[in-house]
Amino acid sequence: MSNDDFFHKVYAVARLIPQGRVTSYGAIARYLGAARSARMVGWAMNASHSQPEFIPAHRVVNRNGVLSGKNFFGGQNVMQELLENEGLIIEDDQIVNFKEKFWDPAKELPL
DNA sequence: AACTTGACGGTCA
DNA sequence: ATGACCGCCAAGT
Repeated sequence: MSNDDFFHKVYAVARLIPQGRVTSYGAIARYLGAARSARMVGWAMNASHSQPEFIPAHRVVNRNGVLSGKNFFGGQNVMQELLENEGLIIEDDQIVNFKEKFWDPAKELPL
């Protein structure tokens, strides 16, 4: 799998995350076969800014439901506001009821 | 070329 | 439950 393919797939999955739901970097990495580590998914998100299409990167958090990448959204509370606009509740940079809001591509997506 | 740094995650003490 | 450690791999220095 080439590097560009990996990026493309990460973006494709990210765009499939339903509004008001979230997933984790590791979940996406697993869905893609775990060929690449979760760090690479985060790295892809970092590059999602310069992507022509909009990537809902704010719906991707770490496995604890923490907004680990909020500093990459310009302001420090932009990511939180985006999520709250979708009906999610953030408390202390962490998603409340994360377990229920979690959306696992490997589980929710067709093969 | 070598070393450090992460939008991470699983394991173990 | 908390924290240290380690594997991961591209980028930056």
